[in-house]
Amino acid sequence: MKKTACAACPLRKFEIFSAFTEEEVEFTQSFKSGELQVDPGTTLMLEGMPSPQIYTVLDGQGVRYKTMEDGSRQVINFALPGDLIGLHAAVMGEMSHSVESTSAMRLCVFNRCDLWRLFERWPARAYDLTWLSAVEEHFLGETVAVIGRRSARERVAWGLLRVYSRLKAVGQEKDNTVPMPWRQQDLADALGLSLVHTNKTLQRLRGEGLADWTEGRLTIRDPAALAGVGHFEIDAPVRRPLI
Amino acid sequence: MKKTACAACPLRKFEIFSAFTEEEVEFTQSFKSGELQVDPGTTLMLEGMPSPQIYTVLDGQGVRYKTMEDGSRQVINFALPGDLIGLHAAVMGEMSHSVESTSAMRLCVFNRCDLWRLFERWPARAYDLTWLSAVEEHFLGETVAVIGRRSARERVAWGLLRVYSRLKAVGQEKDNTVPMPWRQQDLADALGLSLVHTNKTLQRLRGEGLADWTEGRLTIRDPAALAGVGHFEIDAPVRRPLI
DNA sequence: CGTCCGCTTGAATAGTTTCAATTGAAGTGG
DNA sequence: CCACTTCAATTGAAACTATTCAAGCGGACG
Repeated sequence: MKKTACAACPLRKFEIFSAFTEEEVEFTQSFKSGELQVDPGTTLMLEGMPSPQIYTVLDGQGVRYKTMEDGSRQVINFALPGDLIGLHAAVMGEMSHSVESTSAMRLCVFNRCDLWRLFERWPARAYDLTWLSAVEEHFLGETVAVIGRRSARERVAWGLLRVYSRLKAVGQEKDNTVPMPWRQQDLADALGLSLVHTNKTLQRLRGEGLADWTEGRLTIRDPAALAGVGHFEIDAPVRRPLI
Repeated sequence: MKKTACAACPLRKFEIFSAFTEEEVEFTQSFKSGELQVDPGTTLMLEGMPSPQIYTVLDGQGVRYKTMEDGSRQVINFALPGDLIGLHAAVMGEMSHSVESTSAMRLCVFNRCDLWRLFERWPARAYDLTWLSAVEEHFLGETVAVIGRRSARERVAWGLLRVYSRLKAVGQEKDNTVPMPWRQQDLADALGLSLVHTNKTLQRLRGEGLADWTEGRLTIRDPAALAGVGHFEIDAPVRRPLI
């Protein structure tokens, strides 16, 4: 992402994400209310429900999804380290989707009530929050474009690539491999595809040596080659934990 | 949307969107830098570009879209009165999509640099901004679910209904009719459908008396009946102009 | 040992896209 | 004032992509 700053105003500072000052650290310590450890398969948030708490993901992975009347599911996106969970409920009063852990997760817990305190006392952190929300919006826009206009092959390539590059950005990559603890059904639900077709597409990509997702681990030897499937950019803006 | 408030903290105030105090009005006047009037077909923001300005839509309609390498287009959503344009560029440094007016539009203009001033001086307005961003995220999530999991008929019904209810919420509805100054291609691009199929689906809905979109005007006699096509809710949270 | 769950496979079906061509309205220039 | 162009909406038919249905396989677990 190119950086374009307004030289005269402090906005520039926040594009670079300055380190925390001592004073800030002290305050944010008081803001953080605890840590939470959950098992795989735990429902963290439920669509339509309020939530007294907000989490940031410190470790582990999950899915955000909406359930349709007919029982089918649409995965909105994946919850990875650095993500914020529950901002919707905090800001709008209720969650617009459910969130479930798919691996063991470690979460940083905030009280919703403290959110206002943050806005009042730490405009810089409030700004970070808005930034995070804007980045999320950016990704969702991309998702809409991919699901709306891409072929199955391109969608799968994009989905794998996005998971890979986001996890790589938070240091989870090793030997071109990242942990990807989901079922093929989860990916299918994320891409708006059927399970069967997703399976066949994954196999084709695997056969071509572009991406190998087996046993909960995704290996991409040549990300650029996989990106070539749909001329994708490999530029996942990193989401950084709020505190 | 159900309201759930945290009784002990001032957050509740912002769920209801309190009226502006005199002091606030005075400040926001200084924040607002002008008004802009544009013709139909004007490109307001370009994907990948920074923008020194942020707009809120006071009047008129536009589309936000992404262009793919092959020249096809995905409309991310529509820009209606109350919407914020350019927050992405302001917060992230560049736009993630383009924005174009499809009717004459009147816009309220802010300088990007002032954004920081707002966060620092008016936490309540900064909070509004985050709220707006969260609402946008909410809608995009819904869009993902619709495009990913719904049939063409349901998508079209949903698209029409959403435009209708959002415009109704801002007082643009009269005799069950709202202005909808787009081409069928725009709707097709928004729903991830081909033009031909969108056309045929629109005709079917028209024939069934569920929705009539002709000559830039959309008439829905019985919104509930149209919503029945896909068991949709008719609950568009209203976006309110920031200032 | 039997059951459950996720992955895999093949075949039939259906929904949607693509291609190709027509119409009508609106705008342009001679 | 009339060809000529352009653009959006419309229509029919063919081609294709992705879904659905149905069944089998292997590992994990009680």
